Amino acid sequence: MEVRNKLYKNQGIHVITALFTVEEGITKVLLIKRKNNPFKGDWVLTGGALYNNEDLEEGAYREIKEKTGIENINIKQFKAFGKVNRSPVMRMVAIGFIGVIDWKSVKVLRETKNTSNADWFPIDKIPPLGFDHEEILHDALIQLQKEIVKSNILKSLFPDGVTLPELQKTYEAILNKKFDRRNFRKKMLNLDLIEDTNKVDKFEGNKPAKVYKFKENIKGKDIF
Amino acid sequence: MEVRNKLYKNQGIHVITALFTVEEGITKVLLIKRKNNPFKGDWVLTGGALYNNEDLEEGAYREIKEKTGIENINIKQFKAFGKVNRSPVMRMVAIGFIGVIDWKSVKVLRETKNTSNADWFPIDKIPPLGFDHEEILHDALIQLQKEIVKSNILKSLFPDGVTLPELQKTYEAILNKKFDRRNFRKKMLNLDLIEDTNKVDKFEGNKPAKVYKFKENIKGKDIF
DNA sequence: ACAAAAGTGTTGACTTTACACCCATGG
DNA sequence: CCATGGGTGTAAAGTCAACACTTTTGT
Repeated sequence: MEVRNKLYKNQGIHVITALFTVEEGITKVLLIKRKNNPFKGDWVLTGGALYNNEDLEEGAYREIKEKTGIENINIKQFKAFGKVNRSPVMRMVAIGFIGVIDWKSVKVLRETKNTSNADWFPIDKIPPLGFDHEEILHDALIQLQKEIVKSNILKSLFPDGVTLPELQKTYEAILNKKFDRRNFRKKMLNLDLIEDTNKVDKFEGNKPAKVYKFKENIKGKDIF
Repeated sequence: MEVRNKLYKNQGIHVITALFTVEEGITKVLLIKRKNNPFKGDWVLTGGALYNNEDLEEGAYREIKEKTGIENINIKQFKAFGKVNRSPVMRMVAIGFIGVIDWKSVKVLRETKNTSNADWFPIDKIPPLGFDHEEILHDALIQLQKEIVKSNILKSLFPDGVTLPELQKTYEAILNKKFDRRNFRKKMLNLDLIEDTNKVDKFEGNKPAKVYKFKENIKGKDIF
């Protein structure tokens, strides 16, 4: 259908993903530099316009792949952003996603026709962002903090499994808190997010540590 | 801007609210009957097209007021729905909200130019719905169940405060579970959602019960 | 005085927190 | 053999689930 009514003609949808990683105990987010107007030269989160022939998640995946070359990650929709003037060009509503990825597995951050650069930024050193992406990133980080205690969203950070000391350092980075080693272990195993493998690996010390992996299906715990 | 590219021209945004109430221990949702195509004659959730001059929440409020006459409620955005063919007319993405309202305070369910009827339906007796509103309602109910244990979303159900037996019956209706009276009381007061008033009121028995009210600002409890 | 619902407290099971010592390995 | 981080147990405090009797009021 061709829209005539000025009240709601010329609307569009953005799919925007805050892609996080944790590197050496530092939480980082992937930003790309815009090559075109609006916000030419500004850093923004990964994303762009949704196509008519794709579902929301598909669009987000496509944008991630187009702008960064990254494939095969899990993302989770968390909120829509729709302030009237969030885009200077036309009325756009953004559907926000979060995703987590192992920075070691990202080989290529592509130069594409829409982006001139892409890089990981520590979340406490974020440059000014275009559109309303500072707001989206802020909410995305809060959502990430909620997700990691009730889902396997961190699974993709550790494709080969993870040791508990390594996992603890990751949680401490994302939640910005320190934990007791013994209690963290008990809590993690109790949350039912991870399970033992028979492997061991070395993290920071010389003593090999047991390797765990995130479960496929998580059943959250209820308050009532 | 006028959109030319066929990949993303003619898109639009719906704002859809699942408006709940609890009446006599039965959880109900407000449905309206469509007067026009598409889905003429079908029941749907409250909502419609977002205008260019309003934020998402404003649009949801306007639709609620236009279609039902209801004003002054709290709503909360919970999820976006964007399957390619969710609207047969053109590409529409729906932003879903939930809201709760005291059925006693709804005097008029209006006949408007777009709706021929509106009524509360028990959630286990929902007729076939137009668009993807069955999916939206399903997710909305799950969200409502999560919200009531961590926010004051039920506040608007009880504008004059609520007794604990009444509140318990409400929780049991929404969560579809029974609770022990003493433990429910302890849990509720511990969740820090409600506070004592000095009033008493009668609910089902002859003995007056203490009246509580929902707090304005809720600080949720953390798992870590 | 009786019926009907409101209010209240305790115990045992479990969970959470705080805390300190030994272990395995590489150099 | 020593330095580094990995692994483990316990006791005290707090939380949660199960359970029964007394109180208030209307009729």
